[in-house]
Amino acid sequence: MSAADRGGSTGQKVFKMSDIARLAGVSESTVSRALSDSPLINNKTKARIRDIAAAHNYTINERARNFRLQRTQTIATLIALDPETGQHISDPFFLDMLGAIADALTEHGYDLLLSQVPSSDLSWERKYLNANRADGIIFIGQSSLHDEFNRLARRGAPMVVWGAKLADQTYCSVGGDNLTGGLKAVRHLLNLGRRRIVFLGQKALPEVSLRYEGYRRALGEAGLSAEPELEAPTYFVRDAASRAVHQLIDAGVRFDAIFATGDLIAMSAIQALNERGLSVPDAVSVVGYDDIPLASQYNPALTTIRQNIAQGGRALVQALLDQLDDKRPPPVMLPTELVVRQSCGAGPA
Amino acid sequence: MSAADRGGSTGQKVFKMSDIARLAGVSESTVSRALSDSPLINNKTKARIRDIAAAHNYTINERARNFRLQRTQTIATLIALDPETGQHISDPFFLDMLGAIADALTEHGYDLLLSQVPSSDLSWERKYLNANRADGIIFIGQSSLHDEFNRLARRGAPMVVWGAKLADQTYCSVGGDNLTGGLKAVRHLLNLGRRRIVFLGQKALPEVSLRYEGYRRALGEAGLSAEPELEAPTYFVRDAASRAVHQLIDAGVRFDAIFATGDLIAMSAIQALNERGLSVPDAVSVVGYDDIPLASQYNPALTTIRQNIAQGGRALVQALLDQLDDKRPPPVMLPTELVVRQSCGAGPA
DNA sequence: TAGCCGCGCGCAATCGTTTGCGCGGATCGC
DNA sequence: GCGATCCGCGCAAACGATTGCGCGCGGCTA
Repeated sequence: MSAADRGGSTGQKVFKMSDIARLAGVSESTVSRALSDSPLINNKTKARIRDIAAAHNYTINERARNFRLQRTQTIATLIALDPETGQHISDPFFLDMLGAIADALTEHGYDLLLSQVPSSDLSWERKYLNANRADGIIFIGQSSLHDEFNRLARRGAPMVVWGAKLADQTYCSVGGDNLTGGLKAVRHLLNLGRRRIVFLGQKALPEVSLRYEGYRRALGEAGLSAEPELEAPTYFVRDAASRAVHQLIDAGVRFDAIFATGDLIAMSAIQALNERGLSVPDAVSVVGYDDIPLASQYNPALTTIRQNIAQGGRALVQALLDQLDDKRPPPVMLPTELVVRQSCGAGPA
Repeated sequence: MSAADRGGSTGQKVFKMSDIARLAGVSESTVSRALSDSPLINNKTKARIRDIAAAHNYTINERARNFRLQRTQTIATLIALDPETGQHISDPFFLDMLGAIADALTEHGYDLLLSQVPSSDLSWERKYLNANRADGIIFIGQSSLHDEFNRLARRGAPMVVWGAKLADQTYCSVGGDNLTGGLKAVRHLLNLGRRRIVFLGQKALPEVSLRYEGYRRALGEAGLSAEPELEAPTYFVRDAASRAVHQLIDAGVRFDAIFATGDLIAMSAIQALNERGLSVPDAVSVVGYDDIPLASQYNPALTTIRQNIAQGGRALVQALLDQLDDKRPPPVMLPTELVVRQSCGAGPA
């Protein structure tokens, strides 16, 4: 749409402030001040100008306004793609999270600029902040970018990351409380009388490693310790969980429960157990993680750990806006909640 | 971030064009022309200016540029929320679609402005086009907005909608070829020897209604006709599919296959069948729709209809950009593909 | 040597809005 | 009745880029 087309394409002239000024018989300054409710303008004048603006369906040109004010009122949300596959990090709730972020930003008068970025392209600061496209950045997908995030944060770029809170972290992150999540899941299994609990997940991932720590502590509370043979490293990929469970059984490892660090691999695990004649939850209790929409409809319905995604979105936005106000917000960990369903049963008879 | 903070927050001055001009000993005009490779500038001058710009990590201020050029280079992508629940329309692939749109827009030099909008708020034109936030709008989620879309399109607003192509449609839509999808699914079941095929889905939804038309035609090709008792209206909500299947069985309806208009309800249906002692695919063949990630990992793995989401995103963007070029692109229907897996088996023995 | 042409570059206006400053008139106090 | 005050509003300069027009200078032809 070229300049001449603006509004032309919709068949109606788009008014600018000077048009309103002319119609009201005042200067642009007065219109500007009237519309922003400045005390410098007489109330009657304000009312008149507002009426005229409303009558002509006037909408302020946000881009011009933001340009003059030297701000963008825009936050870039960058979704990191997995360097190998080029796929999204497979968190099942990204769309909900995006929605929550969008709502929170709208609430604060910000726009959301969305982009998918391969982890290999690190020129975010140039492209979004220096190019004045956005005032700050929300990263979704921590993956292997920890060091790069640290660098960027040290240079003072306003940013926040959805992910785990790591040890040597200079940037602000918001994420679930993975440690407590693991703790709650495993405590629940222990309360049911389970004693030999498989940890199904890939500890190399920051978030999973924290869930493992929760697993370890819960066992410790019950006077047990984590046994290496009960660890089944599994990425969140197709079939891997199933294979891992088969291997455990083939190796003759005894176990009466599985803590799966994701709902999808929990489901794969349940299938694998069924294939080997082990029923869930009678023979083996299973707990998942994330509470994806399908979890409650699965058979058996999945006991799982739920994170409050809407709250996460709001927290991300709040943390970022705080930084724009020159505050230094601390990392946020969102409460996690155990959702009890059939897949862990009432414990062994 | 206030004006003074720009770059200040990252501890380094952000150069503007006048800085580069001063450093190079030329005017801003020359810098502008050099960076945009104008033939008016001597090649040596160009090279020198570019070197200086690169050396100082200069990035053009996109907002200022777009402002001067009277364009936004931004497309608004609006996700409609369900009017009742306030939830997303439950298409499982929205995130992938968004990613595809983002990529396609980036490829064309456009930014993506994302917003969630309740179906009750219809002031899109004001908020996005008139406010000069975006040059055009991509709507995701057709739901009940058909009439409103028609109105907007008639006023010439550049827009495109992800959804079905409906009869009295003045706007441009892009969507899967639901009729052919239904046709392929049901033809496959018929080829397996199935004859009494349940249609599981809610025909009131535009897309589902087209899948039903495909169902009807495929039956017609085989000399059969659609029987009312084999229709099980089901929204894409929890448990509804399961209930519907139980009701069919309770009512004594005979059937040997189910065409489910979504993978999730296909899975619910399979569970319900299992609960009643009917095995899939031995007793009943099931075909789903969408090929969600879980479909291939389900037990039994789901035969389903796949749509090329990446292609859909590109088509949406292309259709919109065509409109910005004053073209009137026709609605697009994407090819659908049958993915054969275990859940429909090899037919009755 | 004079006239012309064209290359390479600078001047200044412009996009739509905000805001510091100044100015005219009404009001108030004494 | 006169100076000080204040209210309400307009003037004009910004924000950072683009671009039509004009100008000077060097090389060419006649």
